[in-house]
Amino acid sequence: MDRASFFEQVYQVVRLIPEGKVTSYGAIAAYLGIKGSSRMVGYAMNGASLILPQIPAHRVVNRNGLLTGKFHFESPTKMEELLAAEGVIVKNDKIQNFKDHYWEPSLELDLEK
DNA sequence: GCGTTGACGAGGA
DNA sequence: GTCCTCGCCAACG
Repeated sequence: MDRASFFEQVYQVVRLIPEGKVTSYGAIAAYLGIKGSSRMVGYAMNGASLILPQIPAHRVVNRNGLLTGKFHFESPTKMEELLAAEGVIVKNDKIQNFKDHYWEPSLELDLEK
């Protein structure tokens, strides 16, 4: 709990996102109880590529379903490719049918931290 | 210890 | 519908 830094908590939640599903930074923030600080979630993902096990950060987008963090990946197109490979349609850097692929942590997971 | 930063979100114009 | 402003708070220099 307390030993796990804020970043680590974010990483764990992101890893729980099932394939073909996406969620928003705000949803993760809300799950961690920092709803107002959704920016912290994105900020935490800043070094996600450096963390192991590798984090499916491509399944995390902003509330618009826009691939805001694509430029933080190995390459700007990697995020889109990963999503497409999981059945998530991405067009113009934006997830189509976002609501259909949306996945909320607090909705699927039980708060038994 | 202080100021800036930031892969966001919500509200107002 | 779009564009702008404010707030949120941990991490970094």
